[in-house]
Amino acid sequence: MKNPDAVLALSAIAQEHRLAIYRLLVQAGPEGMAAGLIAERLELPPSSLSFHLAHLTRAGLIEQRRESRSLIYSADFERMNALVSFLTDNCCGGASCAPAAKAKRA
Amino acid sequence: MKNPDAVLALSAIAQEHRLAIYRLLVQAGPEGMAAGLIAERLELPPSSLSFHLAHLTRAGLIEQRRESRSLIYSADFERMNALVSFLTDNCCGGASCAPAAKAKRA
DNA sequence: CTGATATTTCGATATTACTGGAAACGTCAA
DNA sequence: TTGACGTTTCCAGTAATATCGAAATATCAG
Repeated sequence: MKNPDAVLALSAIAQEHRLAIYRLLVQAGPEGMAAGLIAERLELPPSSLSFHLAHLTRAGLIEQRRESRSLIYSADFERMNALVSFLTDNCCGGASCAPAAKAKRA
Repeated sequence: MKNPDAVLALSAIAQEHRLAIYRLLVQAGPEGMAAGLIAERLELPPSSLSFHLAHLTRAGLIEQRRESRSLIYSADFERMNALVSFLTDNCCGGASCAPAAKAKRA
C-alpha cells in the first residue's frame, strides 16, 4: 500500500457515518448487508447512505454485489489489514520494541 | 475507545502531510523528533507543520515534550493499538473467521 | 408492459479544512 | 538584557466535503 491509497482509505472511515457503516459491515462478516438494511439500522436517508457507500467503495474498504433487487455490501478485510500494516511499517526503525511488535503482528 | 474518538484519530491521519508526519514518528520510535527536523524532512513550512502537529496532538496520536528550545514529538503507540482494535471490534459477529482473527490479534 | 421496490445520481447549500506569510511567543547564550 | 533560534498563533483566501430532497435508473413480479 502507498501513501495516497492509505489517505483514501483513512479519510473514508474518518467520518461518523462511514465509520458506523464500516463497523457494521465488519460485524456482519463476509455475508454483508443490503443497503436498505444499513440505512434502516443507522437511520440514514437513502441518498446520504449511497454517498457514503460510494466513498467507502472507492477507497476499496468495502465491496458490492447484487442480489436480486438489493445491493449487498461487505467489508474487505484484507484491505484493512494492509492499511494497519502500512501504519505501523518499520516501527521504531525496525528495532524490536514492545508496543510496536504488538501493533505489527496484525 | 468510542466512535467520536476514533473519528478524531482517523481524520487526523487521513491527510497526506499528517500521515507522513505520523509514519515518520512511528519510525522514529519513543525518542521522537524535533518539530524543526520534521519540517526539514517533509519540506513543510513551519506554520503548516505546526497546524498538523496540533491536529495530531488533539487526536491523541502523538505527544509533545520540550527539550531546551525544541519541541519533540513522538507517536503514542497505545493509542494506535486501541484504534486498530476498535476498527476490528466484534469482527464477523464474534465468530472465528480467518481474516478477522488476523486483524484482531493486534 | 406496468407498477412496485431498491438504490443511485443530481443539484444546491452550508460547513469545515488546508495553506502559508507575518507577527508573536518562549527559550537560551553571552 | 539583547539578540538569535525554534515554534506557534493569527489571518484570509481557496478548496473540499456533508447533507438530503427530488428525479432518474435498475430489477423484478404479475
